[in-house]
Amino acid sequence: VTRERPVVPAPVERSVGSEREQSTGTERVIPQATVTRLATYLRVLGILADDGVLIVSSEELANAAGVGSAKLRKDLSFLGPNGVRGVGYDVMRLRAKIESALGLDRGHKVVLVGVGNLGQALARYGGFGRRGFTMVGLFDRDPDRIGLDIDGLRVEHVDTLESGCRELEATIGVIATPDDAAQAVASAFVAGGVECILSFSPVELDVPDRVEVRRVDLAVEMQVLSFNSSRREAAHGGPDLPPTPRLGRSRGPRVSPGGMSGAGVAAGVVSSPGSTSSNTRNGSVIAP
Amino acid sequence: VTRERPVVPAPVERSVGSEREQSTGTERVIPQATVTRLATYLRVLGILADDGVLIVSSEELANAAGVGSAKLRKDLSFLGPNGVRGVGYDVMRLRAKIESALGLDRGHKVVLVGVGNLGQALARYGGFGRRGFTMVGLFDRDPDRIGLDIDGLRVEHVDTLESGCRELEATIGVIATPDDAAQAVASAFVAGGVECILSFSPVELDVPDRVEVRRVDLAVEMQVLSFNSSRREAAHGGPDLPPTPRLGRSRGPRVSPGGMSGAGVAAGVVSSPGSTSSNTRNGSVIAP
DNA sequence: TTTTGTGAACTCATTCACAGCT
DNA sequence: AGCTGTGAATGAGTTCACAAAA
Repeated sequence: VTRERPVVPAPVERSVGSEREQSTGTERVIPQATVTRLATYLRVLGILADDGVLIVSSEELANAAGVGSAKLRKDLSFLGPNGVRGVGYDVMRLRAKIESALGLDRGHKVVLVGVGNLGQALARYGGFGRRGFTMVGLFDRDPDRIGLDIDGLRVEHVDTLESGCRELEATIGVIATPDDAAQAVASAFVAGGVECILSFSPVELDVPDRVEVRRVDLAVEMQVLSFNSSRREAAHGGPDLPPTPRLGRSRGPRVSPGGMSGAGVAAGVVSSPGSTSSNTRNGSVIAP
Repeated sequence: VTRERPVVPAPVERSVGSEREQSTGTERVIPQATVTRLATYLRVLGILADDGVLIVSSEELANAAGVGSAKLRKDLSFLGPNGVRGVGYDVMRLRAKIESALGLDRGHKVVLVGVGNLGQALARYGGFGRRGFTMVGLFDRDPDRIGLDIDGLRVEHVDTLESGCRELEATIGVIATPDDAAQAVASAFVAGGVECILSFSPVELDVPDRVEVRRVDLAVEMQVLSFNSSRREAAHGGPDLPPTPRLGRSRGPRVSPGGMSGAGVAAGVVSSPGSTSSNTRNGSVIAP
């Protein structure tokens, strides 16, 4: 891990195919699974940067993110050439590139509906600002909550949601309401021009095809956990599981020596030691 | 959708292969992706049962859950024979079978650490009880919160976490603390015998391989959303995307004709219309 | 020599289409 | 007639192993 020595040769951006591709920052197609992990890499890179780390190898970065180094390199390769062979990746440059690929440089504006416990937790969550998101509006149905001030934002009535979204130019809507309100809120979002929705309600939302919904369902998470625990237990007296001497996953040196400051934001990586072979990592969250 | 007529012939449980397999309820291997969706089916079945629905076809159930009917049937097939050909699935029976396969019938005991906004939202979340989980312990570091009573549980000091886990026989631990406490809490869980951890902190936890960690990271969710929104936008004026006449994904008839009262459940379907091919469904929730 | 970037092999997951039961 | 269960085909995602670059 190299530190505090300024400049590094930039990777040669010799474009590969036809030249019309440079119009958008994003060149190749980038699989969904990769996108999810890019967000994780970004978080780790942030920590490294805070620590003053300038260069990092795929092995180090991969360990810190909890994935294999080959997978990491493959993931990054979708963004074009990033590193310098024999050296590693420039932390700052890589960070910027991922942010750009993820579209985080366009300052997304977020509107949240439902200011209960969960909603407040989200509203106060500091991680947003640092990640290119700005919370611009809070809404609720309960009269007792209207007018509340949370981190400098006033809670508005949900009846004004549609017009509010339009005026605020929101690009992302978050649903943290009780289940029975979720569909109505989603519809209002759509009517207000929001095309990306993050929902914490388990109900399946009915929206036009152009709108993307990501669902985060706590019960599902717990149930998956439950299943894996059952299976592991069933397997432990089982037939032929290998001696399982596989050493702990922290093979390389632990990354951040001092710091580990900053806020979090991470992905849905998981490791279930499957009954048989290696650990199955499972990207993503909230899905149908 | 058949209602209110009691009995239905039970599917013939003619076991297929060798007979030693009936020891555990779970016969085949069940892919991760399927496990995640089983949890979703379970939720929908619960709603149907509440409505008094007795029999449901794969097509109906699939629409209500937002997946294709073929996928649903394949998923269920991993649990053995469930339905009756020419008829459909017995709602109660199927529900019981999924619960058993997921290990929800063993009454998991959940311990939660970090009683801030998020933690309280989780602690009060009613969904747990109905799903075979019981919240048995709450812990925090902040002296002001120790002794608080939340839904009949007293908040204890986190120093007593390890022994608490052991006494309470917790099987699932939830981390809803600030990031800097996450690793210590995870270690205490492990020391206390907990082998399944659900973490809302983005930090990569260092735990033994036998322990399963699922992480739910808000920022990652938002970033994925951001990416997809960017790409969709980039594609709409794009070079040579095919005429995209591909018909909407709801090929079958819309679900709820008359009934389907009670709670929501809609057929929406998540997914982003990828620039190129089909819709990428992405399992899980608050997930990875 | 070190470390990236990537084709090629492989494993996991989804979709198709139809045989098999009721 | 109708609907489930599943092999076989396709596609997505991961791992391997090595050539190319610094």
